[in-house]
Amino acid sequence: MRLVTWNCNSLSARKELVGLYLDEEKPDVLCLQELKLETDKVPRELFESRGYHVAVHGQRSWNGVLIASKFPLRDIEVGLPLADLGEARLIAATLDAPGTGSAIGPLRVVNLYCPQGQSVESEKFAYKLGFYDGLIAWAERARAAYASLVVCGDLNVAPGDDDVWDTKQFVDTPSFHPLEHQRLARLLALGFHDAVRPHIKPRTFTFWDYRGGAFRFDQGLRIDHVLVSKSLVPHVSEAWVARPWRKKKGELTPSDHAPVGIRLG
DNA sequence: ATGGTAGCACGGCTA
Repeated sequence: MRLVTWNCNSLSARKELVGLYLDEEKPDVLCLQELKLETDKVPRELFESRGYHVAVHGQRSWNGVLIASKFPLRDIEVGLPLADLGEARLIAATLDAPGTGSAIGPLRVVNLYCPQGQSVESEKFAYKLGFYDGLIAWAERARAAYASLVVCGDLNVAPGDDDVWDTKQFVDTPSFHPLEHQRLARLLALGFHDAVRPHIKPRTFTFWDYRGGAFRFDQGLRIDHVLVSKSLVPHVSEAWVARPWRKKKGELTPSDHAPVGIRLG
């Protein structure tokens, strides 16, 4: 089965593009971030008409996360208590994916939109660090409760030098800051592994700013991730960044992020 | 030249 994470940058602006993506790529599970829509404004039929189950944690104007799955979703959990300040940045659900082998069993999928952090001096950066602290505590409990876990989404952190187009541009800057790297390391130390990096070339990016022709010059960051619990690592047979979806499709304008996917089993 | 662009929502914030 194939699982994809994609920061779509507004589901209302990207509705047709997401529909086209579902029709052409047919992922089994699609985790979206930055819906910028209240839960009851999310066009569920976009997914349900194509045979997906949907779990939504929406928010007006900003944030908002969603899981669409060909397999039924249960035990849906939304929000990161205390750490998300009420913003819609986390949704989790369990699914039974047939064809992934009995070794996997029920799969707990966690879809995240981590704060961006604005600038190191800003209170948004402190919020980002606090969000990560809360996430680490939360993930530790999830790790104990579920054997097979996928943590994916826009984590807003580029892990290493090969994950930013120019490290000199990101000195003392959110998305590539030592305090964020510390927290990512603590998250991984709970027993999560970057499922994508072993399958892609260094300097494969997932986000390019709309400004300054960043995509044309490949001035990007790898901040969209799929992490898996240790027992799942041998089942990750493939991973990719769907770079063509960062380009305009006819009249349809792209998100500033590309979809990132893994194949399990 | 602290720029540039996109989305939300209609001035300014967020990314």
